[in-house]
Amino acid sequence: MGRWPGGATERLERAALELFQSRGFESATVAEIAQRAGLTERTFYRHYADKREVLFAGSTQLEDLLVRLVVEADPSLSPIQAITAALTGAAGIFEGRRSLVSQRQKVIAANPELQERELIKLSRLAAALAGALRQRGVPEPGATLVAEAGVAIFRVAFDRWIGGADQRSLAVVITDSAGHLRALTSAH
Amino acid sequence: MGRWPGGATERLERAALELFQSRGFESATVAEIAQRAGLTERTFYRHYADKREVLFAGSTQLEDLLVRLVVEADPSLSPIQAITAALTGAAGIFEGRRSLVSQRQKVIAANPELQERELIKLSRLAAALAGALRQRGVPEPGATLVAEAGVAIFRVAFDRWIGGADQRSLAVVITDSAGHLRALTSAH
DNA sequence: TACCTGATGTCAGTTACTGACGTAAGGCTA
DNA sequence: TAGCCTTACGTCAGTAACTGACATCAGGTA
Repeated sequence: MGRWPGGATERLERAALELFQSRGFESATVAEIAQRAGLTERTFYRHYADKREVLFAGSTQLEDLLVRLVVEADPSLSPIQAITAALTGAAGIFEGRRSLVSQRQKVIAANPELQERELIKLSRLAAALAGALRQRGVPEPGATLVAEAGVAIFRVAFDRWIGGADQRSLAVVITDSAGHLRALTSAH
Repeated sequence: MGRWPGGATERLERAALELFQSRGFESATVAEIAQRAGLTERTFYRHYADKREVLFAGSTQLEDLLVRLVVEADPSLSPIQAITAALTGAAGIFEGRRSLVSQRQKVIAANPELQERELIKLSRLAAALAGALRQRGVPEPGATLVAEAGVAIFRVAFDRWIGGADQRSLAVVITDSAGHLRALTSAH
């Protein structure tokens, strides 16, 4: 082990979540988060662009995985099938840590600034998925519309899975939500 | 005329837009905006909750109008028809000042913080429209889905109208976008 | 005339965020 | 092994967003 014990980002993210839960996002200061992680405020900003970003570190990882799954999905799948397959395939990222994810969502739900950040992350995710669909040969505006629908499916499923009323796995809830949307949009 | 010349908010909004255009949102300070409007920084914050909000003052007005139009729409109209009618009915708010609205959108497009604010405004607009639809007797999750679709229709139409390639009135472009979405979702 | 209200100014303070510079461990190369 | 470079961090000073407390003053009201 070197001079600096590793896992700085893990410590920062854990400290931030704990403080945001106990004192609220606004009243917890970046200096306190850093101190709890055994670091300084300046170092916090070397790991995260701003105070909110510490809660969204995993979003790029999720986006990269989803894009890869869409691009590599079976070419015979329709656009919405490819998106749904990617969503269920990526569900494993959350599957094992539902408690942690739920705590994070509660913190976000309690603060408008964090909701803004989450919305723009989802917006960029939709744009990336649309790009992946175009890579499969799906033309606009269909690519964007299906990508937006995919994000909507994910949001609905994620909320139900977090809510706890639905005891099934996230992947199953996603499949279920996709079926609901299909039923609603294919009405004559 | 009293001690304080009226129209403080108009002056602040004009000054903010001018400064954001010429120097960018980030490098323009609130103190400068206030000074250009003949006021102080503290007074700026008595009119707007934060620096971004000065560009979104009209959003509550639009939301209130749209909700009213949805609630008061002909009871025989389907949910999507009621939403579309409300959107075309509210288009007049923008119709007369396309240049100003276009400038505002360019400023927003150039800054991620402003995009975040716009996304949460649209998200709240969708929630308000869903509430208006429920008031018409539309059950969930249909109310939310149609409201989200309505916002999507508006966004697409607004962008095209702002873009200038489409010379028709905003109301007509909205009707056109609604038709496109209907065609895409009713495919068998 | 005295009081009250509403919009503003003044001022001090906290906190998010940034740039510049210093420091120490570990690895690499001559 | 000595020198060097990179990497991760600390220190410090500074800007600007935002807030609370208090003062001011015109106009309306009792």
